[in-house]
Amino acid sequence: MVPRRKSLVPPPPESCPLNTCMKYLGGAWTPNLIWYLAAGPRRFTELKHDLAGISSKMLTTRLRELTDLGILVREQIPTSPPTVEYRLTKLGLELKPAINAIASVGMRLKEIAALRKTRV
Amino acid sequence: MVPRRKSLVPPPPESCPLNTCMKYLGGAWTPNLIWYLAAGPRRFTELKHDLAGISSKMLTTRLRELTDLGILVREQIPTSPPTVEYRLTKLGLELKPAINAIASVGMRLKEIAALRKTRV
DNA sequence: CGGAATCCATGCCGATACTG
DNA sequence: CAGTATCGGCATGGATTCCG
Repeated sequence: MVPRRKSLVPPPPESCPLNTCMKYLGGAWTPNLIWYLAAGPRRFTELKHDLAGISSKMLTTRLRELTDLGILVREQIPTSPPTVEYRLTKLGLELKPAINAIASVGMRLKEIAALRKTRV
Repeated sequence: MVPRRKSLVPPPPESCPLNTCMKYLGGAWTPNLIWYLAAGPRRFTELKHDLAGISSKMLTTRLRELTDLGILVREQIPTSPPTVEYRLTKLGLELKPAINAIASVGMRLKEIAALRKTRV
C-alpha cells in the first residue's frame, strides 16, 4: 500500500483566494469587459458593441458586480440624452496583469488546439 | 446625440482567447487543481484531499478535461494496488504565471473586502 | 441611451451508490 | 485506490419586452 503523501505546497494563500478571484473573473464576460475598460472610460452601449453578443442583462449584471467590488466606477454625465461612463478604479487597474496573463495563456491554448486539428 | 466611439483597443487577440482560456480555468476547481499540481506529480486521492470538498466526479471531470487539453498527463504506475499519477506537462507549466497572477489578485480583493467590512 | 423585469434553457456541480 | 453511473438542484446566462 502506497502511503498518501502530504501536500507539497501550502494551500493557495489564505484559503483559496484563487476561488475568491475566479468567483468574479469567472463570469463569462468579465475578463473581456475589463480588457476593454483597461483602455479608458467607456459607455454602456459602447461596451455592448465591444463585447459582441452580450445581452444587456448580463452587461448590467457584470457592471454592477464590478462596481460593487470597487473595480470600476459608474459616472453619470448630464448630457441629453444622459450618458453613463464606466472606468476602472485604481484597484481595477491592478487586475490588468492577471488579465494579460490569462489572455496569453488563452492564445497558447488556441495555438495548441489548432495544431492538434492539423496534426490529426 | 453623443456619437458612439469606436473601440479604443483591439479585441483580445484572435477573437477572445480570454474566453478560450476562462472556459477551462473557469471551472470551479481548476485553478486550485493546477496550483497543487504545479508542485509536482500527485495521485488521485492526494488531489482529492488537497481540494477539500471536491467530489470524485468533479475531480475526474477536471482531470480528464485538462488531460485532453494537453495541460497534464496521466500515468499508470504498476504497483499493487495500482496507483495513478498526474503531472503538468510543459504546456501546463506555462499556466503557472496566470494562476499566480490570479491568486495575487484574489488576495487583493479579499483585503479590500475585509477593509470594507471594518470601515462600514 | 441605459437599463429593469420576466421567463426559460443549459449545464455545472454536489450527493450518493457502485465497481475492478 | 481510482474511478464510473445516475439523479437532481440551482445558479448562470440568453431572449424578449418594456421604461424614463
